[in-house]
Amino acid sequence: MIKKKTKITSIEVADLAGVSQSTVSRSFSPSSPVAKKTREKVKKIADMIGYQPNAMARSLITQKSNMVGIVISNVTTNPFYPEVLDLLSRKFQEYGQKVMLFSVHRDQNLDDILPQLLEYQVDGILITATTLSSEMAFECERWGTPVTLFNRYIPGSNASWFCCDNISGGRKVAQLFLDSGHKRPAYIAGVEDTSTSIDRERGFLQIMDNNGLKILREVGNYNYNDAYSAAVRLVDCSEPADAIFCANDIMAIGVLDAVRSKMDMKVPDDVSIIGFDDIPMASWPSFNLTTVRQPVNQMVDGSVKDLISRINKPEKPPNQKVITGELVYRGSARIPK
Amino acid sequence: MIKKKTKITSIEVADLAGVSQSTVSRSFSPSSPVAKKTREKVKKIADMIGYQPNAMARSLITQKSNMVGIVISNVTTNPFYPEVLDLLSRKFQEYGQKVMLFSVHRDQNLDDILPQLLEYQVDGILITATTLSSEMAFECERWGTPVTLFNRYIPGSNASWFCCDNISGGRKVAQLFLDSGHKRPAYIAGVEDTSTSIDRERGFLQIMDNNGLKILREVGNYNYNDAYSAAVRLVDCSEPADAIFCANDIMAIGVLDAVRSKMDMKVPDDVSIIGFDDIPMASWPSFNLTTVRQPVNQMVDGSVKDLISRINKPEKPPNQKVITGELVYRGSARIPK
DNA sequence: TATAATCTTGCATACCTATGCAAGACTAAA
DNA sequence: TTTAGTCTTGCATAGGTATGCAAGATTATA
Repeated sequence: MIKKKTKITSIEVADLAGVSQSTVSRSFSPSSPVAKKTREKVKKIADMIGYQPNAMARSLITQKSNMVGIVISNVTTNPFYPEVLDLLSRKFQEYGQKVMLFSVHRDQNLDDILPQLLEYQVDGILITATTLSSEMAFECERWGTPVTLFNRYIPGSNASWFCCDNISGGRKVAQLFLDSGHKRPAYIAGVEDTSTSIDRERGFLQIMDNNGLKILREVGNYNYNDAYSAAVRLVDCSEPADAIFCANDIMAIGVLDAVRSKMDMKVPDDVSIIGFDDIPMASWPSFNLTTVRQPVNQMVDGSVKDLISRINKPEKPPNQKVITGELVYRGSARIPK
Repeated sequence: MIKKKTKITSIEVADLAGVSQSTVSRSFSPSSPVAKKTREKVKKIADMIGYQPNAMARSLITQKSNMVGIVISNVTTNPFYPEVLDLLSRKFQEYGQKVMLFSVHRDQNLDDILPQLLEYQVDGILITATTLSSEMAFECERWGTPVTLFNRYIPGSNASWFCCDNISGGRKVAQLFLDSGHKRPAYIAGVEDTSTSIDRERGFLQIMDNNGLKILREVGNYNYNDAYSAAVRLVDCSEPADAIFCANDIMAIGVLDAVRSKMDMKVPDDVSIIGFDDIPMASWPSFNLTTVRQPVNQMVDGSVKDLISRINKPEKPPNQKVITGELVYRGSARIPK
């Protein structure tokens, strides 16, 4: 087998084509002026000996890496995020940006991740399902690297963010529960200190408060098992909940399972259950889950476009948008009248 | 706000610290000889003005990017792959390798992806859930970039691969069906031309053949919906299947839903269902799916270690391993006796 | 104190490409 | 044929770091 110990450079192509290295370089840049014949010849030779420009060297010159960093967590625990990741990475691809991925634990500190991204000169950073410290936000700003948050926000910083309107989502759920005559609403929180869980609860609580209803409360940490046990507690007691709002779909599914299989109750006759996200599973016949749909496409579109545009025009101010999600009516919650 | 138009370089640190650029460079390389005091001073100043080495420039010199490419598909359609991705990316992290991610469609050609990876000088490439053309395999070889396949193989090439033993998995399922007295076995294939689906079928068929049983056959394309319809066809007929082996768990779940909700049959009394993968959902109470567990950890461990070691010693021959997966007995298939 | 041995440091260069500038080649117009 | 104008091309340099080599600084030994 042919083993090159050293990579093929533009200089070798130049020598073989009888042109200068500059011309080779220009041949690979569509907008640079090169005679058509020359370009063809160069390309042909490059192809023949397997030459490709070295993106590292190019980045060094152009001061653009054409890489963005994506930091994500919960990829395995919430099916919502694989979808987000897939959409994001495809979208960045369309814009010619490569993706450097960091999959982190929810509670993992980003303080050792971001420096790695900055070291690699990523043009921008997109953070999903985690938040970053204000020191790190400052660090990115100092480097002039734009940061966009997906489904999180940091009030003080000048990062962009694109969130689902969690508060209004919570309100909608509460309203539906009220309209269909429920009397003992419950909320199962996700991870306590996440803005998503807090905001969904806030909206839910607001409406319930306005209507003089107290809510039961449990914590499900955004996972199936914790929600499963929480459901048992909510339902297996003297005054059981008749309507349970879960901060995400996976928990809602856990609750469904618990309520139906373990407690042998009927949904939605005995208890209504509503989730949040609208993951693909929510529409499966066995769950048929009523839920608040996150406007994923808009959020992905918005955040990618935002980051790209701020990469191109660093002086652009950050975007901070909240996008409304709609309630998807399925079979797990009673419908008014 | 402080806006640097130009990045901070080691030279600036050197000037401020009153040392040479070399010394700054060495201060950031733990193994290089620098006086302790000097190193501390340099680090302090670097910290103060926000200097970090430029990985691009470093890669140019060292001929190592410390980046690996991961190509993956099915991230959204099969919960098995988000887990794989998460584990892989974490493992590479441990070894100090950054991950450049490409999420592709199953039928998407890698011919335009791999050049991008090579352009960025990735030290190695890991491909999951897709296969690559032999031209591309050759291209990588020519570049001296090692390639490892996860759950795919290419007989002719000198890529490494780590697969679950799909054939033996199929055999085990067949044997269980036989042992528990099933007479009309069926197979629901994944995507027809994937080695995983082909091999699982082959093993299954072998045993059934040896025992003189014919199998019914449908195609589910590795997704919930197609499997759902396939199940209906298999069961809603004059001679319905009494045992269905699905090429992955998601399809098995679709079959479960179809059989139970739509056809109103009992599992496993009327029909046994077995999947493949053992995704987290398989153990949920509502599914309780008997399945063949893919030895994910071993496969991830093996493939990452393989790639790393071939990055470090390019002359190393490729590893090609098939790892046995065990049958996990749950409630969706009858048990012998 | 002198000498050898070990530490530290700086100099110079290499890694590979993109691009401003100016010169050369070519075309069109007169 | 001459001249002005447009295309193409090459030269030289920059981008930021790592590292071999040799010199200078420091320590240990006698």
